[in-house]
Amino acid sequence: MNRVTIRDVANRAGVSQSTVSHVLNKTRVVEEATRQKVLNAIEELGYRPSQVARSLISKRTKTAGLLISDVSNPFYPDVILGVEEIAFTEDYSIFLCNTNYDLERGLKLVQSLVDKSVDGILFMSSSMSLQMVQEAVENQIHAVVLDWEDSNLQEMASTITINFESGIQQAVRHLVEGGHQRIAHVSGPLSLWTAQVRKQCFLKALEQNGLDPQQAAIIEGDLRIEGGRKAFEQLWQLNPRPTAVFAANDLMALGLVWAARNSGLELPKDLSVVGLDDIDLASKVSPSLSTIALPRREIGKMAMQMLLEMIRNGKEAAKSRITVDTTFVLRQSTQRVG
Amino acid sequence: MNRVTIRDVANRAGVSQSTVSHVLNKTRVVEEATRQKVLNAIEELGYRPSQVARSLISKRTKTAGLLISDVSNPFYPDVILGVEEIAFTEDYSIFLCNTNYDLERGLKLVQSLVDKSVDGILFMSSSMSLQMVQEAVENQIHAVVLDWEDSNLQEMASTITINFESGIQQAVRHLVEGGHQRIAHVSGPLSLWTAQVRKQCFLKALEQNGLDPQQAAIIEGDLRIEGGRKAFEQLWQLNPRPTAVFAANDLMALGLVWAARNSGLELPKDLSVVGLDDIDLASKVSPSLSTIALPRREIGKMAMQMLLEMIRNGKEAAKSRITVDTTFVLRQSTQRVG
DNA sequence: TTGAAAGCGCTAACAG
DNA sequence: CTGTTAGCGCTTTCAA
Repeated sequence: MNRVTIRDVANRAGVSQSTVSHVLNKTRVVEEATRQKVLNAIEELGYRPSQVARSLISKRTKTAGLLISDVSNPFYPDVILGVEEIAFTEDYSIFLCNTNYDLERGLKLVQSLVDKSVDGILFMSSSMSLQMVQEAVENQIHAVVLDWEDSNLQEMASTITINFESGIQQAVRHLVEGGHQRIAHVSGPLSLWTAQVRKQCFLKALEQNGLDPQQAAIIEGDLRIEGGRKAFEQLWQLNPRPTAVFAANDLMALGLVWAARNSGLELPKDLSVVGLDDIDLASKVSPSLSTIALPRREIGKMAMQMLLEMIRNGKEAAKSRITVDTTFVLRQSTQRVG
Repeated sequence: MNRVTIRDVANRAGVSQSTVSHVLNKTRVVEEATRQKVLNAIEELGYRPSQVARSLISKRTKTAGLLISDVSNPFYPDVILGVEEIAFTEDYSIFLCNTNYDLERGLKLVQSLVDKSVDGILFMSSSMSLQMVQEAVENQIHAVVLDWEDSNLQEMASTITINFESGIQQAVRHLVEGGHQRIAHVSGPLSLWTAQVRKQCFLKALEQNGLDPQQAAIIEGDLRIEGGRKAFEQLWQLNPRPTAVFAANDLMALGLVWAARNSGLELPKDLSVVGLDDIDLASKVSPSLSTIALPRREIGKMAMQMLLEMIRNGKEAAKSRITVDTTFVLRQSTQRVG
């Protein structure tokens, strides 16, 4: 009733453990007859090699950690699927960890992953600290970081940078060409690096399109539907009112849309709204949401590929840098002003 | 530059490995002075015990697998958060596995988890097979199964059963009392156990409320938004048309709502819609969705608690059974007929 | 109060 | 072509 070990197999087949091991790993030539005996013994006993024992020797666990902010943010599921798609092909398993936007919790999760000797960690939480990455790297664990930058990061991890500028630029141009002069922004929590970046890109885009960034209303939201709702309340009290809003993510954009409609507005006639992420829902709701798309599933796939690459290359692995572009997707939530 | 081992600590502190081990695990009394020497050495070397080596001896990995259908189904995120909430307190890490509703893939994932010696597996994919659970249990891995039944399951796993009857009953009564006589059902794929159960509960509820189950239109959907859309097209061609629809999950209900609105209907005036799951979105969209709620996060927490309990009790652990109730939540997508 | 040594299940020299 | 043996990093008897 106890675990079947390689020893049991060896005994049963009447060979040595090393022979069994070599049959298993095809790591040296074994006479066909012997091989068959071993294979039979394995079959009969239902033997399964212990990955734990293997890991102790090989220093590889075939596991990776995926650190995200919060699974219930619809940005993540597609990323996760992308990661898993690649992981599955290499028999890697993924530890999912939600930081809940909490730096301290994030660090604890990383430490736990380190203790479990994951082969690598994908840092995709928007609450990031250098310490987390250090914790991993110091313990010889490879790291891939999404959408975060730090001058010290370069030598430690591979990175995927999202080029928000392209998509935001397109969105703002679209609005301005549609006659919008007062475009507000609902940002994410400005303590987050990514929220800062999106905001800066937005301001820059305004400027490039002939509007005064100083005049733009900026409201800080929480990246959730509720934040969009609240932002609408505030926006609607402004004087003059904005005719268009760019929300830092789709959830807030949707919150805004629904709050606006509850207040009796007709969208997009009375207000144009642009989101960011292009979550599934964006194309499904009505009016469908104009948004800035980024290839979430691809990001997941690339991240896992980069990680596997680093794992394959071992300690000396070169750190790679990838930038992904964003693009504006025109749907029904925006229209010409007036 | 290599991993710091317990040996290094022992040498540095001038004691034996076993002393270090005992200090670490408080597993026997150590003189305070010695203890300090050890603690200092650990500190100085930055020693972290290898969980892998520990696991090899203890037969525990402090990891569990969570098998779900598809993270992008909004039913799951809250469940995951519940699972993680409990897991985190005990330093357990969770392998997230998406079956993509594919039995074969599901089995492979389970095998991979078995090979990695997880301490337990939470089966929460709606595509289930007895074989998956067997695979785990035969390898001494504890199992908790959500919303699935099989006569052979009883002795193998703990189970959480969802009592759909209560909520569906309430929903149907609400509709019937509102004057609805023709209530259609958009089911999940009828190959899924849970889809069958929901459908049966619905038919039973019709009967108990004086309607003829034979007359009810049943349309098979895919549990996704798109399925709801398509179902609407079909429903609208029926003659006579239904005045209300009960969709097997919220995603399809939303798809239905949006498709109906695109076709120029006013909801809930022209059609009442009830969903199931009470996903976050249900209360946020407009009109907000009447639905049948189930405590997703609680389910996640309970499942993980049951698993930990089984792990603590070892091989002989009793299998527990829990049933959770569902309740109808009245919102804006339903109203009296006419 | 502490240390020596065996062994968890496996891989990988080293010998034959 | 195959077996013996020494570990991987830790826990845990058994002795002292």
